[in-house]
Amino acid sequence: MPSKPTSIKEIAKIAGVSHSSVSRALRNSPLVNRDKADRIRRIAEECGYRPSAAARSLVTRRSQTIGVVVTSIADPFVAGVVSGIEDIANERGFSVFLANSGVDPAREIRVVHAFEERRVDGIIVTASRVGALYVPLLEQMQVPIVLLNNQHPSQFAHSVMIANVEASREATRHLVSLGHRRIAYIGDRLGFQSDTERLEGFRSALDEAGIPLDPALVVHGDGKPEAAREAMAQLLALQNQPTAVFCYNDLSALGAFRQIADAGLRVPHDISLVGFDDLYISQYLEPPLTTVRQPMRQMGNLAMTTLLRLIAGEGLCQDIKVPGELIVRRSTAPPKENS
Amino acid sequence: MPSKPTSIKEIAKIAGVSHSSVSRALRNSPLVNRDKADRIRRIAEECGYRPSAAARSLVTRRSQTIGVVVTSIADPFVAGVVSGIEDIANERGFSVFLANSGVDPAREIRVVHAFEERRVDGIIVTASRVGALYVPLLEQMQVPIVLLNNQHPSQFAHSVMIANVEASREATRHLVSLGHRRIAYIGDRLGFQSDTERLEGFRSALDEAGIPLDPALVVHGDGKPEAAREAMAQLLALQNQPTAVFCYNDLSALGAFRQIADAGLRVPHDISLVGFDDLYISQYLEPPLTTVRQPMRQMGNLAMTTLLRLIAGEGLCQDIKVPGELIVRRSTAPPKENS
DNA sequence: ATATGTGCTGACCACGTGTGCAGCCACGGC
DNA sequence: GCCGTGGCTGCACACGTGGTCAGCACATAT
Repeated sequence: MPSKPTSIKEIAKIAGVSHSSVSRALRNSPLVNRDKADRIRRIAEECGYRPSAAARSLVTRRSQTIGVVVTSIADPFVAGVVSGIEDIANERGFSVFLANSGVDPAREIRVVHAFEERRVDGIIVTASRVGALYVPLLEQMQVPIVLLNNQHPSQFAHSVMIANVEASREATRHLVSLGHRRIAYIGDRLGFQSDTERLEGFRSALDEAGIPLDPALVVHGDGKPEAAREAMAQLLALQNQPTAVFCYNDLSALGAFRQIADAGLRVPHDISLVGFDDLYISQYLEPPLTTVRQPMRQMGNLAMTTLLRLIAGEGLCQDIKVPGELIVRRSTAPPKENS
Repeated sequence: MPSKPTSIKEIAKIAGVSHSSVSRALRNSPLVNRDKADRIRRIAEECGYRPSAAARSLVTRRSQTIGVVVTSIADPFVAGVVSGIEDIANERGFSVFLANSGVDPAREIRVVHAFEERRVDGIIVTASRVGALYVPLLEQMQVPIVLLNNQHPSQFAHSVMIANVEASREATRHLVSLGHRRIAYIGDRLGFQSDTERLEGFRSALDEAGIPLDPALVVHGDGKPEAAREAMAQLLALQNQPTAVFCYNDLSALGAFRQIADAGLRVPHDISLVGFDDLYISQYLEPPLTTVRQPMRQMGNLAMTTLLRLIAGEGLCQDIKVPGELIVRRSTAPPKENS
């Protein structure tokens, strides 16, 4: 049975002053006598007083609260980003509402409504897509929004993104420079922004090298291991197998890796593998995965500081692009002699 | 610039009624005329009205909000649990505050204070430990608390835990039944509840089999790959190396695996490896990891439903134990002949 | 002595919602 | 016609906090 928490009034009664004075004392207003203020603060301390955020936000019209929407917190990339968001939020006195939207449209709507009712001061969306339902809903609640690695946002929000094109071009160049010419791409779902961009970088690196793009070598998963595994099976079934595969993300690489091993082939001896994200675990795989590092935590930090600036009313540059970093490990090597 | 959201009063003005009637209509009270109520609801709908949770909770003394404390959301086990919590919360109209406590005591305090000010209806703690500072703080705020895989909680809270002893006993038995006799344990930090219990299960399985416990084969990491890697290095440096290793969790197994591979040895040919958790990725490792499955999502569900019952005022069984499930994959095999 | 500050205080209202209570109207029974 | 009753409605207050404003006591300047 939660007993009623102590309020500002009770402290006022104990101190023998009006509640206004207590309020002022606790907010360090100069409008109250120093000695009295000290005494009030001491009493509040002793009572274990904690101001009610609800009551405060009712009058200040600020909830000191932000909402974070993610497709799935179980995705390690997302978890890294959220961690970075939470760091800054906590430091700046904000609390964060976390909501998984999943792929259920009904749930997306519930989430947005919940955020509206909570009067969050801002929203960060980290999802592989922003559902069509979303956009108008988010637009209509007059709140700053920051998208992270998301659909092209300039329409209605600010954004933090990894430099997909440049990073995947560099990753592909790495494979080319090792001597590979039959290089495949295992993507996310067709049509997602970051997939399109990573494919573009892939394609441009091939162009540079004068390697024609074989459409059979571009296949699509869904950003998770299982679908990537099936996609890899398609590639292995080709008469003319690729000697290297660039994957949309590390989880996809993991699935591809599994399929390669099951087929009795070895990485990188038979097939080189490159991922994207540099998940925490990727350095511990055998062989350790060559990948593009996304500074997940820093990206989260960046999204949160950007949001805070927007909340503070500072209009600033729309889009922030973060460079990726190619991390070469042992899952890539020159192609076998005979291929 | 966030324009003032529409309130119940404005709707009252439009509908030409008092704000009380609007409130009643929206809450489907029978105390208001059906036709009028319909009209009011229609107007509210058109205005895109969303009630203010702050104002409501001020009078109802319920925030429809819970707080979740985790050491690190980037830990995949934690992420799975949080996902399960959020599912139920969302379904039942609760929003969840997520807070990383990390290992910083100052931050732990900030987190608890924030939850107090937000007047959360309940708290779930998923941390490998509950800091000493924590206990009195959490205790004093009169709110139901559920611990998940945590210190022995009977003192001041309810709990959901994996059956550590039984599960790790079974895992160890598996190794014994394969013929291993020199089996090592790589633990979490010494003194943590779940580590102690898993070690106990490990020890009892050896007892059963009449295998004396070699103290040199019990080493400690911190539940993360890097420390486990160092722990594994200690084991490999032994004159009489183990033929199998049971790890506190999958992340530790990952680190151990890395060290084994770097030493030029193979899993399971030279050393068998067992983990704990069954992280999403563990089935995709090469070889796929034998491990104890913790139903992370369901444990999150369970913690949340338990908390909801407590919030509803139902006093119920203190502790819930969830059985683990041994998942045998290819990281375990009989020991080499010559050992 | 009066006017003009200066430093502080408390009464009061507002924020948005929920609810007890009194009161209103219409209708039916006598 | 009177009274009771049922169905509905609005007033008023409460929740806890922040801010505005008038006012008070006292010091200083004139």
